[in-house]
Amino acid sequence: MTEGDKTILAGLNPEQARAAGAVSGPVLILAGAGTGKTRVVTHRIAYLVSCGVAPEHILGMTFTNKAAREMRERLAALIPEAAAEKVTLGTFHSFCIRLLRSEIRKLGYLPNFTVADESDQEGLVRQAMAQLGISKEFAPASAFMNIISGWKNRLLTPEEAASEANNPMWMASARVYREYQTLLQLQNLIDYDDMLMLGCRALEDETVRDKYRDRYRYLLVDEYQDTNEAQFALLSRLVGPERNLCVVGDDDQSIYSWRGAKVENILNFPEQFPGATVVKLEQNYRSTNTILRAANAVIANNSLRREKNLWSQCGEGEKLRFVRSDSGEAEAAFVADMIAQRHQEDDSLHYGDFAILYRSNHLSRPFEEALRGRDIPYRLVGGQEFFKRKEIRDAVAYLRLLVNPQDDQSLLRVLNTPPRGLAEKAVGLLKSYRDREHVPMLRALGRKEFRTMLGGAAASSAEFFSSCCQEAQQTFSAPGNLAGKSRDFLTRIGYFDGLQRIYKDMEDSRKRQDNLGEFLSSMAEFEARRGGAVTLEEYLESYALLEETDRTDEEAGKGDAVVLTTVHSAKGLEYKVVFSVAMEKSIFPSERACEEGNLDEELRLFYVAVTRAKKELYFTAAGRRFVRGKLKTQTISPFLEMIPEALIEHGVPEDFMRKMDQGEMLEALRRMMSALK
DNA sequence: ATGTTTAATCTTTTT
DNA sequence: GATTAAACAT
Repeated sequence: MTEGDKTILAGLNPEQARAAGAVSGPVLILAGAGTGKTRVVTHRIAYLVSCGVAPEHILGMTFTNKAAREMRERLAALIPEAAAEKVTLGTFHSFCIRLLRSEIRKLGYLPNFTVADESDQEGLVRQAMAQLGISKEFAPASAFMNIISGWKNRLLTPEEAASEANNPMWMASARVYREYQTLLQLQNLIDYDDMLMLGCRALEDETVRDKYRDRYRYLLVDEYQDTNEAQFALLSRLVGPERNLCVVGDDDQSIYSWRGAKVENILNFPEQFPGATVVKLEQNYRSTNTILRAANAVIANNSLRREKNLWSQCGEGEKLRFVRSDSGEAEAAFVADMIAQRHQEDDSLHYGDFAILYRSNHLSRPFEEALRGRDIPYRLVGGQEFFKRKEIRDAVAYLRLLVNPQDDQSLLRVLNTPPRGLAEKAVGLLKSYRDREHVPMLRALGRKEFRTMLGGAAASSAEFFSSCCQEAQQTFSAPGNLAGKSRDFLTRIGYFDGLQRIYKDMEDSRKRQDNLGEFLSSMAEFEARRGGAVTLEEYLESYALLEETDRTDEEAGKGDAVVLTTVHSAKGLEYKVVFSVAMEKSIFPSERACEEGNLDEELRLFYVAVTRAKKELYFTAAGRRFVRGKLKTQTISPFLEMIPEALIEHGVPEDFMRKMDQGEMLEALRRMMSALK
């Protein structure tokens, strides 16, 4: 290795430079919120390259695609773009799925596997329960799904899980797990947890392992506090004897334990990798000291953490503010008015500098309405968005069926959408035929022997469906022009026009057709971005790996807009003005977390919310709120008491009402003017 | 086989 | 309150 280019490290503070410059061996970077983590990581990669490390030997794992994209962009500013392109940057899941495309054969799947989404998973668990005679009164499918997911994240096979199970629920779950897994395999489907678990298993093979170790000699993991056991195992297998593994994270921001994340991974790193270089980053480049003091005070309530003390050179800044309104609507109105006012009086504030953060998605509604009523543009992250719409998911199911004809789950979804005479009766016959003949449903539809069991109309309908899919498979066997081909296929099989029959309301069906059109153009966009011929398989892969934030970006688009998001999806982001809303007991912290005793994590989540703010931070709550349709009296979140009194002001700002009146008068004047025109 | 009404079951957080 | 499953009528 040659001497690196020290000028790359010149713009970093001493700790950052130490972290970025520690080129070989294990490195742990404990990066507090807003301490320039991404900056360190990108500089580190640039420095590695300057040391003579070939960019294709570097692998960076992030938790979101967005983070990966951002990292690549910032890297391209430091090293030649051609080199930046050669660095492998992606999520654990995308890395695994790519690994599995070439290595999954040995594990009993075909390389054209498709990804089971949550609804597929639920369907399969239901099916498994039915086969085992477990009624949903015993436990709902979701309960089994959670337990199974937990086991998979710990890399336990159904057999291992069964031997560990010592109560009725777990024993039942182990049986469901086993059945669920065979159903998946039968349909050549893998779920999200399988990506990691099977990826791990693929690396057990020494030849495979050596191949990847040779390729990826420098590993870098972002958000390490959110890795689970499977991800840890994956890394352990991937890292070679040189132990060139650099992990970055903040134990105080570990908020995904419900998804199997183990904070212990980051806490125990120095023991697991003896001799590791440990760097702590505490200088914050994001927030005012008032905000940081509040954040430090909040997180100090947790034990079992690495002590950190954030400070910044961003000045003292404004005090925080807490406003309690009578109702959820009044709370939303205050927030919207406040945004309008701050936006108006401060030219440096754009709508995109404001964020409204809440604990759970359903809390967004009143804020949406309040913003809409004031013509303030906003962007809703996550929730019930574009790609979750029925028509989009139907279209995806049609396409999945083409890539993986064994995907019965997708077939069942679209077989009778739109109605084509293949309803319950046909499905029943299809199921029994499949179980008897061990043939995927789509194949059954193509068989004359099967079709004779159907009525005349149904039989010809089935034949058309099957031949339509076969033709389309031919068409798609060559890559490229995915959007056009998909449009043709969906039109020919009757889905496009069928939308009019499914949604009888003209306006509704029109909208759905537009959505479908938008979906197709997002497909074309994807092709253009990838440049050149893309296969349907590749598109569906990226579709399955899309995450909430990506999905919303596509639809409503960019523009200057207030952001509405959960605290979870706000992690890693920053806004000049943050409203942390619905600060009420049993909402934040959530009732569930209280019952299960996960208050530490809930507090970390609150810490994440606080540390998103750069300049101004508001907390709001409602005295009464509709919860599950009924009006309930709400008490203030205990979290707010953790903020030192000296840092926070209570109530609506003194000049708020006066300014509001002025604002309203201006608004009335504007209305009169436009009425005159 | 399809469309309409009614009942029930929920709500964290997401790759 | 809103979405979805199941019962019911056409």
